[in-house]
Amino acid sequence: MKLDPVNILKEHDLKHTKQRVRVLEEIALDTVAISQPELEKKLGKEIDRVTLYRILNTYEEKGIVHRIMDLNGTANYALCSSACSEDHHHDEHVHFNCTTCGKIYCLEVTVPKIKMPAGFTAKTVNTTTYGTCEKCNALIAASA
Amino acid sequence: MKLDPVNILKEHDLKHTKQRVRVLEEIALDTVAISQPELEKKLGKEIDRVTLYRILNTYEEKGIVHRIMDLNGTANYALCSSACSEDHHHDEHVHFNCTTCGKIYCLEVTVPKIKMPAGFTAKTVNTTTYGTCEKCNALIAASA
DNA sequence: GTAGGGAATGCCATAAGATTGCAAGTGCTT
DNA sequence: AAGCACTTGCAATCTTATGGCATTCCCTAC
Repeated sequence: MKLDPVNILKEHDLKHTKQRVRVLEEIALDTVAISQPELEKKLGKEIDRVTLYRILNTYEEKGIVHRIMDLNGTANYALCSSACSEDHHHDEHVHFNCTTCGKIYCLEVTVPKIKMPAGFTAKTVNTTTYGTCEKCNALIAASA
Repeated sequence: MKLDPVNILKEHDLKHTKQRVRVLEEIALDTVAISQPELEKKLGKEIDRVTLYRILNTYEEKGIVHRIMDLNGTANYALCSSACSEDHHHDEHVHFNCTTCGKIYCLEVTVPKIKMPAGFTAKTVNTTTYGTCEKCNALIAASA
């Protein structure tokens, strides 16, 4: 289970194409999730818009990437941890959406159990919290 | 502080128009959040598409409604509790997005403190959890 | 009660974002 | 090396969102 794009593709029975590798590379560049528009801007000259959509959908279905929606309804993508697979995304996941810079971080913290009302099952507890990230906090502190 | 649409509008210095009242009525019909497409379908013949966008934006800015994004990036709206105001949305809020029927519930449970990594401030802890709601659970149980 | 001013609405056009069908190209297997 | 299936890129289409402007409507002052 490596972070090497070629291995990841093989493990999920996906054909090895240069477009797919490029997309994986871009997403893997940072632990911070990257937004669809950003990906499009970076890869738009190498990869067709539609292909990018399709690749991202495939990756999500296969459990290779997480798709996280930000406050504007824009899709953001981040690599899944190795615990994710096709039929079972990593259950305990906290995303942090900075409301200042817009970046989405995947936090490696345990999610406290939220008490559900009777009848509700939190099958996939996938929580997103909003606030200010460390970089933006530093900037705010500096300018104060 | 009433749930009467006319009062709500007055309290937020908004003109009383029939379109605004209708939108508030629709949203207030259910504790479950209603999606933009649903609203449009229900009100499309009375209210212009563009007007609906503008009204919803206004309501969100004024702190009258919450906007919650579902997994598809679609906006869903629900009435804010009385604790919300223009400059300070209710901080502790848990939304529950049913992955089966798509409905979004506003849960009246307290949000457990999530331990943030150093430097991160969870200014507005606005958590959304995904799973199966009581109705869908009942249906699943019945068909099993 | 009514006249006037400012805001809200509706319609138009336009932009941005997402999806589908199909022909051509590419990777994988034998 | 050849064939097949999958993938890609392009064009067309559709949905969703935004901006400008004339008309209408609400609220206030008189």
